[in-house]
Amino acid sequence: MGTEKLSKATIRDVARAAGVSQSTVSRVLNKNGYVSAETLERVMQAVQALDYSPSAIAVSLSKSRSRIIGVIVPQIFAPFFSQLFYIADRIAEKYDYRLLLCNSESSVVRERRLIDDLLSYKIAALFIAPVDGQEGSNAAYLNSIRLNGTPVVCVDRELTGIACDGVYIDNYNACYEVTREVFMRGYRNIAYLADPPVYAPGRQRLAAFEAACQEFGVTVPPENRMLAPIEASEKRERFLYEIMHRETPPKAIINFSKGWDYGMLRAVTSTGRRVPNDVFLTGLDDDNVLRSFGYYTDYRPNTEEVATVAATLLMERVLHADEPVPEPVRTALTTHLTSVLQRGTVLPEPDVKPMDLK
Amino acid sequence: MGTEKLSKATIRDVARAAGVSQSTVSRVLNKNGYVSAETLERVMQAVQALDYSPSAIAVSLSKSRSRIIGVIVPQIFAPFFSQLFYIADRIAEKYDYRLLLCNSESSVVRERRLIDDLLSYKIAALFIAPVDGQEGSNAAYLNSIRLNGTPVVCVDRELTGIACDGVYIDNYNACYEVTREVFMRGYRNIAYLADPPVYAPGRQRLAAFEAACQEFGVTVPPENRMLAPIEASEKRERFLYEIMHRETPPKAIINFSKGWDYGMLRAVTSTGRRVPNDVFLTGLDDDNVLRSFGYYTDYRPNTEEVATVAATLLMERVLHADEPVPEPVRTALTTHLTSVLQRGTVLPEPDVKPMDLK
DNA sequence: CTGTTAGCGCGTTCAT
DNA sequence: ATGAACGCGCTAACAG
Repeated sequence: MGTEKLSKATIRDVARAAGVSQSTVSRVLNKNGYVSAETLERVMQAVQALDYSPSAIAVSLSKSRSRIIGVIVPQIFAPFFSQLFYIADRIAEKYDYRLLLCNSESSVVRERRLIDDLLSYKIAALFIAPVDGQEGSNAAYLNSIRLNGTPVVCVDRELTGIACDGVYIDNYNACYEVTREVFMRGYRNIAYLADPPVYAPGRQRLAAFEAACQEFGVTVPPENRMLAPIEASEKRERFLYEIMHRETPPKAIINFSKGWDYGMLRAVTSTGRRVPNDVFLTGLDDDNVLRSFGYYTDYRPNTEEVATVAATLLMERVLHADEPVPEPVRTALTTHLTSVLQRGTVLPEPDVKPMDLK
Repeated sequence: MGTEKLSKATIRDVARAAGVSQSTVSRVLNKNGYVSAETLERVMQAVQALDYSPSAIAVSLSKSRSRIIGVIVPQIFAPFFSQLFYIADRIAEKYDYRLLLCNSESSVVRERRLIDDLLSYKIAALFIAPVDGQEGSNAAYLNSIRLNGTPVVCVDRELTGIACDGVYIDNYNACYEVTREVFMRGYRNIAYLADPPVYAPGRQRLAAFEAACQEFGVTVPPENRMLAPIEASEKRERFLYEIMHRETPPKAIINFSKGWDYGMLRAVTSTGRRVPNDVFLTGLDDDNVLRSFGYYTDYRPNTEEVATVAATLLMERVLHADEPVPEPVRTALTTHLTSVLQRGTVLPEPDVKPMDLK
């Protein structure tokens, strides 16, 4: 009841109500400087009475730093990134930081614009899953930002020439283990599907695949390989259609193309083949789809771990932003293969005698 | 080369460099007020030379409004919400607005805190998928915020007592159509799985289900119904396990519980039943899982449409925020049933002769 | 057309 | 222990 204020109370209103100066109120609120118990009490009362809460904008301007952390991902709706964001938010919230989220759409120039815009908000830090296009990357720019005092933590993709904190995946090991498992299960007539090995992750994956092939003495002929970017989904689908209609279709398909588990699944099932009865599929399983089929063998980037490690490092940097810029820390998480078969799941007949999966 | 400035240039630096006053620079940048062509040129030069860009924080403080739109969703990693956010971002970006995203974790009190925090950032508007818990909701608070001049657009859940713009789903119609289709396909021995009808959406879904049952003269006995919240996943799983092990298990399961398509799928397949060969499943299909099985019959909230309509309305409000608060607009999108069978998909035998699916 | 001035709301010396 | 005064960077009257 009474006089409803439409405009929010300011620190000055509180000061007036408590009969003190603004600085005293500020001291009370920020718990710094000396304030007598009595004054403190009066101020608190006024704060309560006026339902005062400071303006984040004004605080930011005055301190030249906001409590906003800029986040840039290619596309938030990709499960990996929305998970990543979620976990980062859970962690940042503990320290009362908020996340300003942007989609770079995998465009280097757009990413650059977003970075600039975020910077104009005096962000406390930048959390980015950077774009690594054929046009290059913003690695140098990110480096300079970090040097200028704004912490930068990268995830997912390791840019060449980057000198910022980063948390990445050990692609090689994960993909090696997946391929190995397929061979251990006794499959030899297999197909390989992945992005072209133009960027680091793609190269690592292919290398891991070939290392495993060599180790098992298996040769996967060119007509069983499809290296096409995810944009070329039609090409991929034709490939799957073709191999699935052969006299002896592959017993297993290894898919190392991020975000394409669905695509593969749909394409394969649409040819009339059953999964996994007729064909054993492996994938990066970004979207947990394979496990819905009662089994999975995936290179799991373990989103949760990546996110937790990265976000923790991020907050670490934010909280120590006043200290001299530390050496960048690079972490490569070794992901372990998760392979689970639910009771009763039927798999294709192996081509050779399977080995013991330890 | 030369003097590298570590601290960004301010409007004053530009003014000095151009030999004019700050206000002139401001006029040029904001394209308001009269400025001679010559002065304009000089200012632009200075801007270029100093690589000047305004501080979003300072602008916000000065105008008591930021170009940040607050977004609150229960959990961003749910596909519906991350899609929603993505589309909203695409639209907001056209007008150069950014989205500050928060997770309410389906907690009313947490949501309240987030709202307050966002408000302290002088957000241009609030875009929210509000929580409707048994503890109540923030409907009244949202109403007051809107009345105080900050546009509020709600999505997904319609709060009782809300008086803000909102874009919702016509649950009733969608669920009615799904149930109808199951009956049209000739299934009579069916199971029903949903949240308890405590909130509006749940009540609408159940009502739609029962209306369709009545229309087809079908009685679904209590032992074929499971109304449990999604938290009670064990209870749900036991239910599915039980019905799937009966002598004559249900031919179809209607699942109107958001985000539980996976759960249902997994639970059912783990009993050894094949999908859709042994049992026809329907779901809200938030995560596109059912269609991976070569068929789908879903009540599709059509995320894209909801998001587009809502975000467009949102921007509309933001752009006219100076005008008197308009009447709230409530939109209920009628979702149409999408039902597709891929070639070669085998479905369970109908209990009665199917009717023509028009 | 352009410069001066006064805020926007708060943190932070520097005196007292 | 507390208050006055300045600055953060920019916009918006108000003069001229």
